[in-house]
Amino acid sequence: MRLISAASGTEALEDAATLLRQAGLKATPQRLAVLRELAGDQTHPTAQELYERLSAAFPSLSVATVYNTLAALTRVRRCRPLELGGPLRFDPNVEPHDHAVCERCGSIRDVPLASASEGSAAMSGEAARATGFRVQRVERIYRGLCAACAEPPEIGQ
Amino acid sequence: MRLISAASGTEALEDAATLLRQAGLKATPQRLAVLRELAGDQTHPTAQELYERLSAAFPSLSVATVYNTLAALTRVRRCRPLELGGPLRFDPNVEPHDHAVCERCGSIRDVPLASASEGSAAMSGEAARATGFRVQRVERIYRGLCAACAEPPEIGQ
DNA sequence: GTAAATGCAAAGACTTTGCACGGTC
DNA sequence: GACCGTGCAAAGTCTTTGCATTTAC
Repeated sequence: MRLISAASGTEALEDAATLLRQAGLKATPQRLAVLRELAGDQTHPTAQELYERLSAAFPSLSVATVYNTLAALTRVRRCRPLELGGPLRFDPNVEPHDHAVCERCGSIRDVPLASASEGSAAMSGEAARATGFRVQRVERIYRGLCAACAEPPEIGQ
Repeated sequence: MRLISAASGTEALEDAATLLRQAGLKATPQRLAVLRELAGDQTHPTAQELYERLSAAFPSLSVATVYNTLAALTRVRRCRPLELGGPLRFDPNVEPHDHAVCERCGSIRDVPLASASEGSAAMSGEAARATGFRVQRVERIYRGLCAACAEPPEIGQ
């Protein structure tokens, strides 16, 4: 099991700079900031959210740069865009996993794959044969209520 | 098995009008047109696409009305919005099923559920227990290449 | 020094909103 | 006739683009 995205602190920043350079990207302060802000973030922030969080520390930072940076990080597999409706969100976890989206509060949680069979799940043999579709990956979105929103389990109905 | 969305012709239009009224919606020509255009459409069109297709027959039709109509149809379960990235798409098939999205051409195909177990698939017991998430439904998106785009199987690498 | 990245502002795509008019029931 | 729906245009959100300036290497 790798712990890359859980790293933090000065050492992680050094790593980040190195990682960017190894990927052929220049290690600019803006990129390091976005990378640092995104790494370990469990909330799957939007570009706008990242921009707002970083504006304080980088008054000159522009939204365009955040978008550019996220696109670059996506290209080199340091994050992954999530299209769940509404604005694009970014997930620092690039390992295969699914997502649970709360219908009420909109929060998004990573959901580990349950088993090898689920992880590799292509569409049913029949469907694949009928359509000729070549599946490269499956995206699973669980829609429902998060623990907090499902809360009142005894009172009221 | 129901064949509602496959119906077409004059009789279907009568049905459509009745369906709208039964749902508490007024059967306006615009709504009937959108409903007719969407029913049986396998391409999961966007609001813009429907608008363009219908503009010829309804020069006075406005985009806002298409959006309004699709929202109304969604409310009464006559279609279902798909958020797969990019503009919202609409699926006249409201029965549970999955989608295959071609990475190259963007085409979207309905994919029948493979089995009862897959259809009801909640997240793994462990994950559910750990997160307390209450799954209401699962959305599966197969990403890959459609038959046409996967085509050249022998020539060129 | 060179190529790449930034910041700004403008444009673009998509969707929603407000309001006067018109059509359905 | 009452009310819902339509059409228009404007506004709003999200994202991309072009270009001059700055920065990393």
